[in-house]
Amino acid sequence: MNETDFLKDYDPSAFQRPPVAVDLVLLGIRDNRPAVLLVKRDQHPHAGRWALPGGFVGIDESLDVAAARVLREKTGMAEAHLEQLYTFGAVDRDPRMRIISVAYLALLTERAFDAALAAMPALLPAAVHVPWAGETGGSVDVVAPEGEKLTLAFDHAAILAMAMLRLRGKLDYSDVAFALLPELFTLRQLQDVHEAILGTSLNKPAFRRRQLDRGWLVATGAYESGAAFRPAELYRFQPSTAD
Amino acid sequence: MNETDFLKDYDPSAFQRPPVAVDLVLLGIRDNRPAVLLVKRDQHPHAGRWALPGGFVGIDESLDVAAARVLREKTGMAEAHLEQLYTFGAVDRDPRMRIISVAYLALLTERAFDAALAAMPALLPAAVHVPWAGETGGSVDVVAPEGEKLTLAFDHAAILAMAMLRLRGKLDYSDVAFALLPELFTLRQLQDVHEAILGTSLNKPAFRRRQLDRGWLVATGAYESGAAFRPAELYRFQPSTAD
DNA sequence: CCAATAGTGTCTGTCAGACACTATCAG
DNA sequence: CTGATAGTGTCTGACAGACACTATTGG
Repeated sequence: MNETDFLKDYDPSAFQRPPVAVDLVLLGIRDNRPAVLLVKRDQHPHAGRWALPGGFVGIDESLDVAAARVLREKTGMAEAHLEQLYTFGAVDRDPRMRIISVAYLALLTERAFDAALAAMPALLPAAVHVPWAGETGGSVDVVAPEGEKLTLAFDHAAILAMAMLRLRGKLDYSDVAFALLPELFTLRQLQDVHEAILGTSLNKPAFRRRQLDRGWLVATGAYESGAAFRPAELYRFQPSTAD
Repeated sequence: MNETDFLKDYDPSAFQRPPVAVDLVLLGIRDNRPAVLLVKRDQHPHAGRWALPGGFVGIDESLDVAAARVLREKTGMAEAHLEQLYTFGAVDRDPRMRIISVAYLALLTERAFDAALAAMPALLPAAVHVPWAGETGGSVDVVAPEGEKLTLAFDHAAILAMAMLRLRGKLDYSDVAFALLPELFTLRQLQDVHEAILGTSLNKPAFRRRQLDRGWLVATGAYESGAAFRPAELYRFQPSTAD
């Protein structure tokens, strides 16, 4: 038995322990573009820069619970689609000390996004531009409402880039898109969300066929109102029972 | 500024810090079946049970470096395909104390798998049976060489299940399969790896077409030897330059 | 020659993209 | 009626599955 085994079994407290935090990518769709909610750092390091909201994980708190708590504290929101993204553990990612961060992706409907902004006015809704096509991966641009391109604090740009990559990858085989839509939505809205995330335009008949064949959509018989043209039917998302 | 913000910015040491470990899913293909290397626990809790090899993350060690170190310590191996899988952070996942574990997937060629077994005879090569089809997800069965079905320690069964799910999901859009094959291999061997991971049999002409069209394979002009029938051509994996 | 596997040609069904068409609203 | 968008019918090309066929080895 080597030293590591010994310590693992007998005395893990002999190790110096880095603190563990969760950081949240609060993502929504605004004006048919992905948008993220940021907090301004008022302390060093990176004072004045924008960052992902985060918080430390309590000793009696699971990672998922910590992420839900941070969501609550930073947005005033009770619930949202939350999923673990990746754990960032470079030694120097925070210049103050070694901090391990478990990144979570939080998906907000447009309504929830706006409610968070209203509840926490210090949050900045920044647009996310994804320059790469498909699932190539790469860095993304974060643009403030005034049009200013932002440099995020720490490695948060990499976290955000991974969030966008994950979202694109999961879009057509999972139900993540529905987490970004209200309960009732039109097929056009669903297509708009897909197009915003993918950064491409999609073929309308093909998109409708695929979505309807999937069996996740329930036609409500109700129609949108207020449009100056033919109103679209409203659908509801129903997770398939077989899946 | 709320308390969490305050602590994050000024005094993270005020938090009790759970230790962070890495656990490795050492995966290879044996007899056209996925197999995993396990270590036997000789201490409580779960004494006598088989577990994934792991170790604590040092304060000056990134997660990736810690995973590579554990790979080295537990298998004697210098290199393997290593990728972060998921971070498991339930409060009671270890009954002794709260430990957060960052799981890594390590892919070994058959040769590397056998070399690890030779270097570390305490390792157990267990077969992994994946009862679910497609990418449904679910639990997997771990079977010792003698045929005994094993119950893994801690939440390691869930970690292994996630590893198999991830591997299936990445199989046809990434190059993970090549991490399980030697440098030179036949198309039949590549298909065998795919079939072992997917748990299904694949159509030969279609598989060959797709793989060759991908542009990742380079025909060497050399052929396997020793077979009592027509020898197959040997190919080499070449990551695409455009990707 | 035979047995066994490597490797290929070709048909067919499925499905996504493209395009044009019809349907339905406000005004 | 027009303008705008919802929603559909249909063609076509790409491609995966299936099957049968040829090729090449050892014996």
